[in-house]
Amino acid sequence: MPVREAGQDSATERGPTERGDDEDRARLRLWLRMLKSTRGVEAVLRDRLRTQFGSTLPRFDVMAALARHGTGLKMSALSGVLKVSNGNVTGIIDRLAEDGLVVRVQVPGDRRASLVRLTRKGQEEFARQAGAHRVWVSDLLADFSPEEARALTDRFDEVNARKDGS
Amino acid sequence: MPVREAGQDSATERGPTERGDDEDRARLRLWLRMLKSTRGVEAVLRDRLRTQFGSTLPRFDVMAALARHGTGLKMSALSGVLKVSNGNVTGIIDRLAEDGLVVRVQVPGDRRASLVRLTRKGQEEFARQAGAHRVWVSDLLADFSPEEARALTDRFDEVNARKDGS
DNA sequence: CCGCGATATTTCAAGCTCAAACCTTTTTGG
DNA sequence: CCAAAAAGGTTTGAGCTTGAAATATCGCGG
Repeated sequence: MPVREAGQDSATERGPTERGDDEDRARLRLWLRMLKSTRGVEAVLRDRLRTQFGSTLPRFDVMAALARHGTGLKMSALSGVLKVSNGNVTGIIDRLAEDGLVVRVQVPGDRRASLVRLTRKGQEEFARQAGAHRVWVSDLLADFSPEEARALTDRFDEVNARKDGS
Repeated sequence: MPVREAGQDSATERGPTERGDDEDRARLRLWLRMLKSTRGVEAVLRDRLRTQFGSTLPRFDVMAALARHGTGLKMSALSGVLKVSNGNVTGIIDRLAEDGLVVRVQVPGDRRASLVRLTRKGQEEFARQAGAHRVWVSDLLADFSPEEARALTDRFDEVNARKDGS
C-alpha cells in the first residue's frame, strides 16, 4: 500500500466531478512541491530583507506596488492589487509612514480616501532593495533556464487567467 | 522601454555570477507567477478550512505531519518537518490540545522532551479534513493534467533537492 | 435637503510567524 | 564527579494576517 503525502484513505465522498484518486494525488503532490519551493524561496528572501535591509516581505510588496504605480494608490486599490485584506494594509502603511518611506496624501474631492505614495526616500530605498531582490530571486531559481522560466511563466499565466476570468 | 514587474533599473552591482538582466527578469517573472498561484490556492484552502471545519492551514499542516508519523513527533522534529520556528509550534499545539485533537506524551528517558500525538478524535477529524483537502487541491489545480502534474512535480523535486543537498 | 445605501478606511480580536532570550535537563570533557 | 556545552521547549516582543465590526464620508432618490 503506497503511503505518501498526507496519506489517508477514509471514504471521502466523491465530488460532482467524479475524478480518480490517483489524479487527485498527483495534483496534491504537485501542490506540496510548489508549496515547498515557494516557502523555501520566501524564507531566504525574508531573511535577507531582514538582515540586509531591516525590512520585511510585506513591506517590500507594498513598496513594489507603489513603485509600479507612481501616481499613488488608494488604500483599497493597494489591498486589491496585493490581494490582502484592507485592514492589513493600514498597519503596514502606518509603519512605512513612520519610517518616512511613504506618505498619505488627501484626495481633493473625497475626504474619506487618501492616496498613498512613495516619498523620495522611499523611492531610493526601494530601488536599492529591488535590485538586490531581483538578483536573489534569480539566484534562487537559477536551476530554471531563462527559456524554461519563460515557458513556465506562460503556463502559470494560463492557469491564473482561468481563475481570474472564471 | 519594457517596463514590467517591480521594475527599476538602478545600477545594481552585479554579483559574482555576472548574469544578464533579462535572465534575471525572466526568473523574477516566474517567481511572481508562482507566488500568485500558490497564494491564490492557499487563500481558497484557508477559507474553506475556516468555514467548513473551523480550522486553519497551520493547524491542518501540523495534523498532517502528525498523521504521517503515527508514532508521534517531538516538538523539535515537528518544527523541523514543517520548517517553522519551534516557538511557533508551541502555540499551535497548545490550541490543538485544548480542542482535544492532540496530546503531549512524556518521553520516558528524557524529562525535557515530549512526544506529540494525534488523539483518536484528532485522527478522525484529520481524516475528514484531509479527504476534503485533497479534492479541493485537485480541483484548484485541475488545469494540470495528471501527467503534467507528475512531470512538474519531478521538476520541482530536482530543484528542491539541489537546495537541500547543498 | 434629508435619509439611506454604498464606499473608504480604521479598529479589533484571534491567530500565525519569527528571532532572541530564557529555563530545564541531558550529555560531554576534564 | 562536575562544570560547561548542547539539546528540548517555552516565553516574549514585534509584526503580519484575516474577517468582522465600527466610523466617517459620499452620492443619490425623493
